[in-house]
Amino acid sequence: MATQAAEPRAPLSRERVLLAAVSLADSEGLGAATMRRIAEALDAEAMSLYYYVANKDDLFDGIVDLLMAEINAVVDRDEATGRDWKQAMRRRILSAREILLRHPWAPKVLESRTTMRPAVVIYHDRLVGLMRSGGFSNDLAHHALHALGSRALGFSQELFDPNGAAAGADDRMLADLAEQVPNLAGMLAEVAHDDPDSTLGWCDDQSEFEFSLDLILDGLDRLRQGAATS
Amino acid sequence: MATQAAEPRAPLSRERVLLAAVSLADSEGLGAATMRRIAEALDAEAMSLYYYVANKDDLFDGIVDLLMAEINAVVDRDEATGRDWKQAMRRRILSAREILLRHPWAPKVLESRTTMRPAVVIYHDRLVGLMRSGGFSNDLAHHALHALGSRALGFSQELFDPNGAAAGADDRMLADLAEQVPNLAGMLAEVAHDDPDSTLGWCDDQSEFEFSLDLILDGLDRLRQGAATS
DNA sequence: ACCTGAACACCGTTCAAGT
DNA sequence: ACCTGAACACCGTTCAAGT
Repeated sequence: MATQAAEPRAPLSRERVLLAAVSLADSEGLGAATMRRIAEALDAEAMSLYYYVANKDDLFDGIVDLLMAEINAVVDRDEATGRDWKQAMRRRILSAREILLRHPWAPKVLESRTTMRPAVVIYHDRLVGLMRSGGFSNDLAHHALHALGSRALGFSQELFDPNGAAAGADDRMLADLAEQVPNLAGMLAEVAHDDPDSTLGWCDDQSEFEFSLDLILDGLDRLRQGAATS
Repeated sequence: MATQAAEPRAPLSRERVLLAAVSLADSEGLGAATMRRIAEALDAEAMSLYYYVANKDDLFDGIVDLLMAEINAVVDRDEATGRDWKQAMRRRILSAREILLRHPWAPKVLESRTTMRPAVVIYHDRLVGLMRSGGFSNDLAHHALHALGSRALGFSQELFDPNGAAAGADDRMLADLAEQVPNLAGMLAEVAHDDPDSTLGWCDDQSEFEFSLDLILDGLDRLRQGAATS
């Protein structure tokens, strides 16, 4: 009775550390995923994490691996079909996007990686395989990866957010702005951007994402056909 | 002789603070632009900066304003011409890119802004104006902004860097990777990506950027014509 | 092998105080 | 009006020490 049995706690592991970080980022944003907060969620001390991750960069690498494993699993399942390259590519990219939409921090983390994550390489390798089987030259497949950029993984950085533009602006400011940017003001008035739930935090609605993706895929298809003809 | 005249120092100002921050980011990277380091460069204390910027976010806002003012100045000069929308748009975007290439930190800072910077809005307004004068409907111009995304400002986030892939990898690792990603390995072997100076730090070479930009502009042009016909 | 306490060098930021 | 010293709450990370 003098020695009280300590609460037994599940032992740490690299996976538990990574999952705790993901969980924190999901619920409170990427900024909440600090070593100290992650450790706290695991009922441990910050220094303990360093037994499982080399440093913060390694932690984010691990998170990317987790994310990409999920995406690649979907792609592999799709692999069976893959006759029409354009439809298959579209399907894969939109599947990847669905997963990203559940993790708003994903684009920022993916972009922050300077090292080459094997799972990311594998994802793109499968895209190239799909294009090659669809009649792409290696050269065009290479151009295609560049043209898609981050869109290949299901997101695109938007610098312009008509939905968020009005946030915190009163009528006077909006009127002033309309004078200074008549083209945009007219455009937005006509387009009536009434799709309020853009889940990635940018004005990057599903339909706009698909419009842009199709524009690129169609352009690539034309180039592919042109090369085959000539 | 007892009281030694203190070295007179140029008084601070918001502009001097912003310029010092830009200078630090240019030379030592964005991470070097801390309040303490900026103040040090100005021969002042970190707390003095708060007289000219509300906080770090406000500082980055100011930097974006500086950058965009430079870009908009170029665009305004171009405004005189602007007959063929496609050529004018291409020229503007590549001009913006030239300026961004001198500031490797610019994409990250631009993406980090959540608030709407007027100068960024104005830049896009002029793009819309150009498209409208070129026969775009408001709806297509709106799609176009989404399709271009960050490319409208002259950069695109690349998640895939064939040049950097080999960094820190020995032959054994590369051989293993080639087995796991045969499509990519074959593609890269054929394309022979021997353009070593990608200035933005991604595999985002000028020619690849232009290829993607033209792919999108051509696609938009076709849609514009299609709409005009129907 | 696994975890931690104490400590270090950094952050951004506040606030009362100096000139 | 302009600038600063001292202090606070937070980082990531190291290292020697505990079990």
